[in-house]
Order: sequence, then C-alpha cells, then structure tokens
Amino acid sequence: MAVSRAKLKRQPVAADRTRFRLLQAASAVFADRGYDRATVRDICNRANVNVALINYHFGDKLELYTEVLRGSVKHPDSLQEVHDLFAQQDEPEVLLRKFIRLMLHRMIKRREAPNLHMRLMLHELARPTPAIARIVDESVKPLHDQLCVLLGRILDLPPNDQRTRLCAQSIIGQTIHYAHHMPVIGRLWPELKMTPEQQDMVANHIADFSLSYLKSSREEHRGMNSIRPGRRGAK
Amino acid sequence: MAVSRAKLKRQPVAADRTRFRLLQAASAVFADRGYDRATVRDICNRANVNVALINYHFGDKLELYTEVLRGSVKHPDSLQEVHDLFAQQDEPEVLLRKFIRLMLHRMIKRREAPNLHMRLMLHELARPTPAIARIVDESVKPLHDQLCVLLGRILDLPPNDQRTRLCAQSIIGQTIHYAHHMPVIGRLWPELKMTPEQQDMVANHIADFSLSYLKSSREEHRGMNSIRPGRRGAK
DNA sequence: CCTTATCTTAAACACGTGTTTTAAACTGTT
DNA sequence: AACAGTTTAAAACACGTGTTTAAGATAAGG
Repeated sequence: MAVSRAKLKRQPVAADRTRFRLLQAASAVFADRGYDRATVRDICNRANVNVALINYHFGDKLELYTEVLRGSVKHPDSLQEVHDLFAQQDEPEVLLRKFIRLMLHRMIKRREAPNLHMRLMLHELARPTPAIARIVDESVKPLHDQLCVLLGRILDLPPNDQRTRLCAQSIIGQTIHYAHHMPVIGRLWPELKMTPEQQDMVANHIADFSLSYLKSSREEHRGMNSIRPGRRGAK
Repeated sequence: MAVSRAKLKRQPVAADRTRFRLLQAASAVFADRGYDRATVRDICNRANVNVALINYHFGDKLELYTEVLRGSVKHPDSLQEVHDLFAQQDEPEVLLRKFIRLMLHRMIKRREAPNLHMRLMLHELARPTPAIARIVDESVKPLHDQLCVLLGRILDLPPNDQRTRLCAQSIIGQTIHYAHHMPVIGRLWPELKMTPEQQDMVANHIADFSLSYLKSSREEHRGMNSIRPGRRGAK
C-alpha cells in the first residue's frame, strides 16, 4: 500500500512536510492576527521555511488562507461541540442556555489552542475577506439555522419567521459583543475581568435576558392564536 | 475687528485654510475607512493639497487623527441628539425605546454626512487605535452611564449594579451588532434590506426584547425586597 | 554516474505606505 | 523694494509588504 501511494503521488514526500508546516503555522498566525495583519514572513518564520515557499506551494497568500479555511471548516474543532449540543434531547430552554454558555466560552478564550476555527470566524466577521461567503455559508449559517430551529420551538413559531430571526440576531449580537469589544467593556466596567465564574455569570444573564422575552412572547402568541395550542408540527 | 483678529493670530490667514481643509478631508476619510485603511494621499487628494502638508501642519498621521477626534468630540453632531434625548421627561420605558431607535438609525446610515462622530466611534470599537482611551472616556462612557441611569430607573436598581450593567451591555450589544455585521446578517437573511421601515421594526424588536426582561426583573426584585417599594433615592 | 524533475534558498523586485528634504512661492514688515 | 518668516510643491526617502527570479540542493530513474 505504501508503494501504491508512492506511485500515485510521486514527489511529495519532502514537499508535503513543508506544505503541512506552512498550513499549521498559517492557521496559528491567521487565527491570531486576521488575514490582513498576518504577514507571510511571520508565517514562514514560524514554520521555519523560506519566504518563497508560500508562493511556490500555494500560489499566493490568499490561496494559502482559503486552504487554511477549507481545512478549518472540515475539522471545525470547537464548533463541533456546538453542533453536538443541538443533538441533545434537553428542553429547548435548557439547550439555549447551554448554547449561549458554550459560544461565549469559545469566543472569549482566544489564546488557547483548540479555538482555531472560532477565531478565524471572528476575524472574518470583523474584517471580511473574499472568503466571507464561504465562512458564512459553511460555518455561520448552519449554526444560525440550528439556533433558529431551537428558538422556533421555544416561540412556537416557524424557524424562518421574522420574530424568530430577530431573536436569533439579538442573542448572537449579545454574545459576539463580548468577543469583539472586550477592551471597551473592560474600560467601562473595570471589575469585569472575565474569569471563568464571570463568564458563566454573563452567559446566564444573556440566557435570562433572552428567555424572558422568548417565554412571554410564546404565551402571548399562543393565547391569541387558538384555544388549544398544541405542538407545532403535530398536524 | 478683522484687524484685531489679524493682530492676535499673525500668520495664519492662508495656513489656516489648508489646515481646515485637511481636517475636513481627514474627517471624511477616517470616518469612511477607519484609521489604518485611510491613507495620507487619500486625504490630501480630497483636500487638494500636497502630501507633505499633513506632516508640516500636524506632525504625523496619528496627530492629525487625534485632532479630528478632538474636534469630533467637541461637536459630536449626531451624538448630541442622543444626549438631548436623555434630557426629555418621558417615562423611562419610552425613553429607552427612543434611545434604541435613535442609536440604530445613527449607526446604520453610514454614508450620510452628519454621522462623522458615530462612524469614527464605530471604527474605533472595531479596530482600536491609541486614541481608544479618549474615545471611550469622552464619548462612549457618558453614553453608557446615561443608559445605566435610565436602566437603573426601570429596574429600580442603582446604575452601577451588576445587573444594570449587564442589561446595558445586552442592549448595546444587540444594537451595535447591526452596525458591525450587516454584511453577514444580510447573507443569513436576504429579505432584510434595512429600509427605514425595517430599521424601525428592528429597533422596536430590540426594545421589546429588552423591556421584557427589564420589567419582569423589576417586579420580581420589588416583590422580594419590601412590601412598599416606593421610589429609589427617596429616603 | 548522469540526467531529470522537484524542491529550497538568498536575493532582488515591485509597489504602497508614511515621512523628509530641498527649493520655490508666498506673506507681511520695514 | 528688500528682507525674514512662513507656507507650499515636487521629489526622494525609508521601510514593510507580497511576489518573483535565478541558482543551488535534493532525490529518483535510467
């Protein structure tokens, strides 16, 4: 088998090694600094590799970046946990609270290793590159749609209802706010150091804040629409 | 009178003109592109002025920028309306709704003229420069503090209570989300074109979404604390 | 061993950026 | 009108960026 692989891809034994190291280094640097602030020399130094090799192996910086994203989307590390979460059988309200908590944690702890995909995503949201379409379609949208399904269940509305979508944006907005504007928040509120306990506290607040509307809105809506509300989808 | 002015400031008659034009052009370009993406040549072209004059009149690009901010903070155009709003005597709930509506409108209509200060602020939040401290202390914090006072009145809590602050962040987060991530939101929800009507619709949603928690939290809090709640501060 | 294709290296290139230089033009004063 | 101080203009500079070049190193096949 090793022979047949060697036949299929003749040359790559050594080249694959540097390709791999470049991808690895590039992931780290792009996740850390974002596309525009990352430099090819940064990446090559970290990979212990000559500057010309990015262009030799990938064509140019942007293709290296999209290659990193492609790999990141295929193995979306921390994002996988989020999808796993939705597979659980908890009550929707409990699930939403867990979701908010997990997203907040993953967004805040920037420095740790396994958040590559999340950090790349956050940079894309803040400063979109030509790859924004892929990121949204393949990473953000699935997340968003699952959140809408969940909210639809709580609200007793279709996932694509206007009100459902607005609630999704409210929750996403509150959460992402802490990821993008922590320097400013910290200046407005110096006591907030975002220790793990404070992260939980914030996550619980966002959940409480949001569930208040979600629950009352459902009751109001059910009361108006029919006398025996029943479950949506049980036709 | 023209003579006395000429005596007080001897030389500046011509120089002031280009200084002024530079500040004006720089305001527009910085507001449009943010500090790092704005180029001195962009600014000078727009001012019809030689590239060297920025360094002659202001020292360097950063000092020109802080000068723009200084002027922007002194005459914070659109931000003034927000402060005026707080001076009104409406019920807190009504005031909050108006506040959210106004902030959202000012943040969204980026292209129009009188939003200089707001646009500069938004760029600072997204990509802080060394001037972030000034911006937060002199523009964001006053706004934030007034919002906390307002929320404190609704919640029947002190403005610096943890819960009050969390609510402020929830509202700011929801609102700013539409300013910073409209390209992404538009891709997730293509029907949302942010026409004036849709802006109002979103603003009202954010108000409803937030007031639901604020009101229920107040009642719960009042019920727990004392039998005759009364007004806070009337000791 | 020699040839060939592949990979790597050091250096240079092209370009955009903020900044500085140098001399010319302008302005007000005597 | 002549001078000194100030302002402007054109060009060049310094530097960081992504990219390319041309030659050398490495491995594989005949």
